[in-house]
Amino acid sequence: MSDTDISKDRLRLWLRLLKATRSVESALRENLRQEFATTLPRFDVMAALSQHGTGLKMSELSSVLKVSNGNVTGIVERLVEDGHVLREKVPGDRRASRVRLTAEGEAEFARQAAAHEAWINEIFTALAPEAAQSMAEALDAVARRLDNEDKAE
Amino acid sequence: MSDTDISKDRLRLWLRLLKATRSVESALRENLRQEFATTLPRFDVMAALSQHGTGLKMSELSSVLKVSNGNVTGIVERLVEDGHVLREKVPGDRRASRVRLTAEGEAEFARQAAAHEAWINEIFTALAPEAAQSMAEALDAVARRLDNEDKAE
DNA sequence: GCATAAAACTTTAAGCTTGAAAGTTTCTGC
DNA sequence: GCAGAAACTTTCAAGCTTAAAGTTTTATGC
Repeated sequence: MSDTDISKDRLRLWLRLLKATRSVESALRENLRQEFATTLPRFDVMAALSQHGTGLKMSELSSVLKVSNGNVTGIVERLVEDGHVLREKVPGDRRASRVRLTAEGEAEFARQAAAHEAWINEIFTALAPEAAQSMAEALDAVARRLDNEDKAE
Repeated sequence: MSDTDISKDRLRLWLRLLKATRSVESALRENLRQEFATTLPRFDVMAALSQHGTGLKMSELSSVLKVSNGNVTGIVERLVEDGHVLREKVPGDRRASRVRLTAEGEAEFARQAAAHEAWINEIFTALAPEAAQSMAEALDAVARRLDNEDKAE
């Protein structure tokens, strides 16, 4: 097989990967909207906070989620309005604020996370364990390559 | 392995899939911005038009790209401003319009597509052909499942 | 023919996303 | 101490995205 053929194959794989991911994301978005009147970005923020019970600074949040600072500002703002999240002052640093789930936010996220896991389980039913295994490794290799590039630059 | 373990595994796989895809997309966005002063949605529209030399109606475009009608309106609008794309009247139907690449748009897209393929080739270098093969099948299974759901609903 | 439905498309409101610029506050070197 | 750099965050402009509502044109039923 020639080099250009391999290149075309990789391109085709990427297009498939993109299509599948977008389909899944789009299904999740719709489910979150219909059943919990929320969005994927909000869910992502709450998931990150749920994994860090003591809260996260805005900068940590944007670093964990790999999105821009300004982006997090807006999403947290809306979550505060909803009462799912609160901002605390960081003692000794008046620049920073720490964000964490409210009790109500935790309860709500628990319900969302359970439903989310069930949706994923349903969508990926067709996936054989071996396929999942080799896929996970391949994906990690790709992600690692890109992460290293970021550091190098 | 218990059912809940399998469910957790699927969830983990999905999170990896999502992370890898976002990393790749983000790299592509940045490259497109830096080297061609364009965006991924614009590139996607031009790619679709490039594959359909005779042009596509707005509705066909949004169907091919799986995005909303209103979305396509805006992107095409900006591509027209850039001179990459033009709208033609469809004879016999005054509601519809057909969109296709200008000569200048074709030339520009050719350059972008070549660079795009090279970026993907670079990013997916680490992927062994067998892994790519089983991954492609798994992804198709997932996408097919979601597409069928859409039809059924 | 004519009312009504359907199709093609645009507009709108709300939210997400980014990079760049700007506002505070804290740290560092001297 | 204090000037300047660095850190933390928000604001801004531009663009992407969706669902819902609105406009115009075409098709359908009777």
